This record gives sequence, structure tokens and C-alpha cells, in this order.
Amino acid sequence: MSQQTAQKLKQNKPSYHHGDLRSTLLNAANVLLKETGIEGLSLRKLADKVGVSRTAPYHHFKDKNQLMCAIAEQGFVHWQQDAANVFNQTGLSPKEKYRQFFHGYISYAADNPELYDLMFGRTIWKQNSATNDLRNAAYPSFHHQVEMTKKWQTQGLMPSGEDTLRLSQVTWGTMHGIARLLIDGIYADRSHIDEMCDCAVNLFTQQITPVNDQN
Amino acid sequence: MSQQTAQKLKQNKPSYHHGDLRSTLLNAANVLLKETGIEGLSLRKLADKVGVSRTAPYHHFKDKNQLMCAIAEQGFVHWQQDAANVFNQTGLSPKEKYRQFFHGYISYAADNPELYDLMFGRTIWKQNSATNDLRNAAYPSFHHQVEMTKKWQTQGLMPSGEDTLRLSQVTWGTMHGIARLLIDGIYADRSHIDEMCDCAVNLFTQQITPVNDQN
DNA sequence: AGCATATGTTGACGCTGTCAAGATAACAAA
DNA sequence: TTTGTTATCTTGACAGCGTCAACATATGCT
Repeated sequence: MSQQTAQKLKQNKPSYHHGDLRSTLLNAANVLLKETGIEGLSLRKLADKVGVSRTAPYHHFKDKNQLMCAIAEQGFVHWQQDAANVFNQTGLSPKEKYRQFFHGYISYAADNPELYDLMFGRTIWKQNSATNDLRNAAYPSFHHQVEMTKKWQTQGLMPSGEDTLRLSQVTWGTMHGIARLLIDGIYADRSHIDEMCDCAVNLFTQQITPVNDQN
Repeated sequence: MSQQTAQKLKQNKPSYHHGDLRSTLLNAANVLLKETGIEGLSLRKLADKVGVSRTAPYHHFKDKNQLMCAIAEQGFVHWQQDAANVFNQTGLSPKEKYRQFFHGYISYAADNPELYDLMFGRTIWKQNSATNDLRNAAYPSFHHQVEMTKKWQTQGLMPSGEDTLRLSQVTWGTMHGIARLLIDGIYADRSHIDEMCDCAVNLFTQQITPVNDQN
């Protein structure tokens, strides 16, 4: 960042060049997304909100699609941090950790419904419209979950007879499905959702004798 | 239907009044939906395809939303027939019937991805935009599944310790999640999906001694 | 100082959903 | 049969959208 740009940021002087438009757009887009959903997210409203002309964003994002991919990319970064916090907790039984992971997933979706819709919705993923940057941010999150599933299998929490990848995919599919039922308005009642999660956790895990209960 | 209208349908005479526009629109909308998806479904394209003016559909559907609800409503009717065919099969073990139900659900979504997206997507259900007619067509399908779950519990296929409604919701959530992963382009590989379904079926069902294996 | 480049602007195009106002045909009552 | 009501279909118009082209301005390197 140039000295003059930094100066402008402090003094809040309006000028022809914005100086930090890209990140400003991203922040405003997150707010606009939360307020209006994907359907209501428009480049023109966004530009207006930031105070630039309609086509200014095109110098920072090739497309509306690229803007949305960038928002989702940020979402994946934050999301992975949330998930890591759960995984890194100590003093929890494997089942309790699995339970918290499950509920945490749903909570993230419930707390950021529009962002979740963007991150895991067809708007971005269908038709190969996902950016490489987005893929690079999204894929590791899932790989991490596969590793945890493998661990849960060796701990005896999840059935070792099933393929690790499939098991992980089914867990994800179930969380994703429940999350979508909630945020898409098919199931409005959050308390039902919580009980559904507990029921799913019970089905996916088996009783284990606490032998190797450290992690 | 008046005599003249019936005549027109046979003779295919063009006239000012179409005579059967509502159902013609619905059929064309189904085709257009399959071709272009929800995003590409526009009233103007639809009217053009049918050969009427842009605003003609407004005399049969108050909204674009009402049109979409009507399409989805048709989808639920057909879908329930498909599901009933599975449920009414004889000579299958409970687990095999459950397996077919599960795979059938995914197959319906895979074979009609855009219709499924409309039927179970936020476009229709968020913000209470679903028509009463649509609700009346959709809700019974789920109630039927709850009844089947209850039966599966008494048959010992599914754990009787869990609440029937929650169990049914989790099954639905899992099927829905897997279906969405597939049709939204997050998982492109269909063979993976099939193995995921089998894995889920294994997790949700328990081994039972074949005592009451008739239905 | 001068020039290339990055960044911002206005204008325009075609697409969308939807309302208003007018045209036409179908139908019911006199 | 004629007349009037109603259902249906038409064109015109408006605001909103994504996006391209052409132009303006500031930044930064040579």
C-alpha cells in the first residue's frame, strides 16, 4: 500500500481513486449478502453502497461469479478455523467431540444462512464456475474431516467396517442435508434441528468402551 | 371445455384465445426448466416458446412464484407415485425395501435435477412463498415416510429407542443432503453417490433376525 | 517529464418481472 | 338475436439487472 493511499484511509479524503476498493467491496458484499441473500445480491446495489459507479467493481472482479467465489473463499477460511477449534479441544470423549462437530456445522449454517448458501450452493459449484482459489480453500476442509473420521474409526466410535471416505461423505451429506432443510425454510424450527442432530449422532456412532479416551 | 375449444385443439387453428393455455404453459415450463434450470426459467422465454405474448401467463398465474409452485406441485404428485411403487412392492425384506427407497429418492433427484431443485429448494420455500396447494401436495409425502419409519422400527430394522419423527427426519435429511451434493455439482461422480447411499443404509439399519419378513 | 498502466466514470444493450390500458373473443341474460 | 359482462390476450412502459465499450483520471515507472 502506498503512503498516499494509507494517508487517504486515515484522513477519509474523497478522491477519484478509492485506494482499497477490492476489500471494501468484499466487506460490503458480505453485509449485503447477509441482508438480502444471494438473490438480492447485485453488483449495482453493491457499488452504490460503497459509493462507486456500477462498473467500478469490474476492475477488481472479472464477473459477478468471481466476486461470489471470493466471498465464499473467505467463508471457507473462517469456517475451517471454527472447525479446527472444535477438533483441537481437549478433555472431550470422542463421541462428545463428534457431537460438537456435528452441532457446530449446523450452527455455522444457521448463524450464516446466506453465506452457507453461497459456499455450498449450486450458484457457485454447478457448471464448473468455481474459481481455483475457491477450490483450494474448500477442499482442505473436507480432507481434514476425512482424517478425523479415520481417527474416529480407530477409536471405535465409528464402524471400522465401512470405507473411511464413504463414512465421511455420509456424515457430511447428513449435516449438509439438515443444514439445508433449515436454511431453505423447509424446517423452520431450530429445536427440531437440534434433536435431529443428536439422533443422527446416535445412529452414526456406536457405544465404545473407554479405553483410549484421550483425544 | 367448450365445444369450440375442443374443436380448435383438434384442428389446431390459431386464434386470439388459446383455449388451454394454463396446462400448455405448465408443460412447456417443465421442458424449459429441464433445459435451463431455475436460473434460466423466465416467463418471457416461456411465453415465447408457447407462442403468446409476454403477459399472457399472468392471466393464469398471479406470479412467477405461483407458476413455479404449480410446477413443483405436479412434481410432488409424480414423486409420491414413484415412492408408492417402492413401498407397495412385495417379496422384499425390510432392509432391501429401505435400500430401494433410499436409492429411489436419489435416483429421482439425479434424473430430474432441476425439478428437484425447484421442489426442495429455497426458491419456493423460503419466506413463506409456497402456495397452499403446493403444501397440500408436499406434506402427505413426508407423512407417508414417517408411517413407513414407524413400521421399520416395529420390524426391528431401525432402532426403536429413537423417536420416530426424528428418525424419519434424519433419513430424509441424509437423502436430501446427498441428493443436493450430487445435483449442485459438488459431487459429480454418480458411482460415489451409490456407495454413499449403501453406507448410509448400513448405518441407519441394524441386523434383524428374519421373523416378520412379509412386508 | 513523459508515458504506460491501473482504476474510475458514463452510456448503451439486451435481458428480466410486472403493471396499466386497450383489444378481442366467449358467454350469459334479455 | 342482441346486448352487456367477463375472461383472455395484446402492446407499451418502467425499473432493475449484468456487462461491454469508450472515455477520464490518477498512479507509478523510466
